[in-house]
Amino acid sequence: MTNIRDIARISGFSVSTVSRVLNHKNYVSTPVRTKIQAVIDKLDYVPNDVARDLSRGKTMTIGAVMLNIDHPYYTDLSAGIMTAAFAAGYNVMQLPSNYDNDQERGYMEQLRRKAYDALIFTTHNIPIEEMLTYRRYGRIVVCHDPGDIDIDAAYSERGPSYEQAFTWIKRHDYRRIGLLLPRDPALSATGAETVHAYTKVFGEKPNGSLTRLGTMTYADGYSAAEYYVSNNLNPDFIFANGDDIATGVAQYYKDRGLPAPGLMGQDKQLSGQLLGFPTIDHHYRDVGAAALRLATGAASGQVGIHSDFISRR
Amino acid sequence: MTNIRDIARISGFSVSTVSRVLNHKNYVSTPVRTKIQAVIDKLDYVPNDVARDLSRGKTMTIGAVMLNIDHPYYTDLSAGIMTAAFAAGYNVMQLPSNYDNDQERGYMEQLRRKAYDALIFTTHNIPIEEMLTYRRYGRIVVCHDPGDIDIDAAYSERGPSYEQAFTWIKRHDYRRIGLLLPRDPALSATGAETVHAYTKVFGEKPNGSLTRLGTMTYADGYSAAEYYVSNNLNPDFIFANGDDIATGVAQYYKDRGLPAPGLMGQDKQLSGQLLGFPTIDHHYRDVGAAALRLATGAASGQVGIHSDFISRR
DNA sequence: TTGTACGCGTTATCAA
DNA sequence: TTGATAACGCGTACAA
Repeated sequence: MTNIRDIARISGFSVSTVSRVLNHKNYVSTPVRTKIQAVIDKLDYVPNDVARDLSRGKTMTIGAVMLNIDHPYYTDLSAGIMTAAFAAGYNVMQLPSNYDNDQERGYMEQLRRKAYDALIFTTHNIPIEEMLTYRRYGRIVVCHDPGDIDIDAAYSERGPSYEQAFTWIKRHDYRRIGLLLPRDPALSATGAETVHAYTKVFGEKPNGSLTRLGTMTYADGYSAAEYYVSNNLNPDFIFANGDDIATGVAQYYKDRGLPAPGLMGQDKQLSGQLLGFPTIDHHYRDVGAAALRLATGAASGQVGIHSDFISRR
Repeated sequence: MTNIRDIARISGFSVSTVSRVLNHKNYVSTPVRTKIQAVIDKLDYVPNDVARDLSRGKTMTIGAVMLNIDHPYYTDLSAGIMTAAFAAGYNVMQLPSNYDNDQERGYMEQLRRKAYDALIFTTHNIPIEEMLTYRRYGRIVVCHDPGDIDIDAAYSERGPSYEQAFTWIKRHDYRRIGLLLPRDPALSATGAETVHAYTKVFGEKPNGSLTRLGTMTYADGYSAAEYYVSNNLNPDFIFANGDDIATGVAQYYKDRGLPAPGLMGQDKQLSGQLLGFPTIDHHYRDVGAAALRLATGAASGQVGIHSDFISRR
């Protein structure tokens, strides 16, 4: 493995001059540059990136903690992060979470060990307070609304589009609204925002018996519909936390030959387009891009990205 | 930034002993270990990963070159790579291709500069011959059948399931078969395998006028159907290179109020399940996992993963 | 404009 | 069982 010292020795100049040639900066006379470059070319030499990182004290790498599941939140967010990272000259290390808090803590330890310049948490497991103690080792960005806590954050601001959505539902005279939420509203901002917007629009809290938690997939939507039907709950509208999930609902009714209630999804997926029900585009790509800019230090603070209600009319 | 020398100095032992404590190996007496560990804990010291990588001459990082698009080939492949990497203690750097060969070459240069221990190409742009010249810098794995070329490869072996698929189509008495292919069969193995299986089963080459190239999305399927209809080509069956694409086909016929031809997709997507047509599962997760094992050196050679025809009956 | 020498932080070899 | 020191390669004050 030929190194910079070899080039210096063979070309007859010093390592610093060689370094200057490599990095195209400072003063190197043309003849010297030519000679050194000739040796570099001849020996087919390239500098070692790891040594460079060590010397510079910077890796130009951002770690992105995420679940490895095929869901628009992750795929779009990831795409946004990658695109922005490439544009900014950064590399992205995908760090799988597997729903394991200790694993995510391990990534903060890696940040501390200088493996990354910054960390983006697209998951929402580790308490922010715990993250704050690691901020001295590098930037940490979360992808949900951190409330009053002072940490860099990029997230989808769902409130306004949720209000539009529920207003649309109300205007169409639906009243028994089934809500499918990803997690308990007490624990999840998304769920809380949904409930808040519902309450604001309808003037009352959502019907508890019509609210289902933990729906993430098509199959979950299918089960939720089964639940509604077998318990004679008869919602006249179902607001799901995803088009695929809403599609699962529709399929159950179809399979049973029952008239389906009104449906609305989220995330602007193909399935929603096919079935033609309204949806909400949360612009996760933009969220990801914003998160990356926070991670590199190109921006700071809290960046809320507005989502759009799409009535599909 | 406290380093190993600080710990050595303050604890009163040498850096090598401290290193041994850190790495839990070789002989360190219990009292010495305890003392050194106390200093480590007190100063809240952790070793620097970059320095470690430099010293060891290894990064435990695999670069994965891929397109950043929401397609099961990439999402499943990526998931397989990530899962296997985590299990093997490797990190994965996502390297976006953007359809740009020079960019992909850049990643081979990074391999040469020791940024990664190995590279996985999930794309199929750079000629393998060119890759061979970089193999002296680290393992390079491709995700398609490399034919006679001796390079590590993990890929989906589509031939047998394609034959099953066409046999199924033939048995159902379809004869005017429209083929939707991702790329020109002359350039793409997938396309070539499709044509080969078709020819073997039907005893003749596919009808050129019924073959459409470059279909990648739902919208492409929609346009293909439009093409068939507006040119009065009347295929009685359409074999698409993806369930979403086949769904686009179906939607066009539906929108026009026309009877749809028979349909078959690939990749076992939700859309195909909804519409109930047959599909082929290429097991891209397994392909990704195999690719990673090749990249780490846990395996070598060419690994073909068999795909499964799913009739959905 | 060029060179010297040290710092970056760790691992590994070999001697003691 | 412990220690001294040489790698690992590169960047960069500072001197010349």
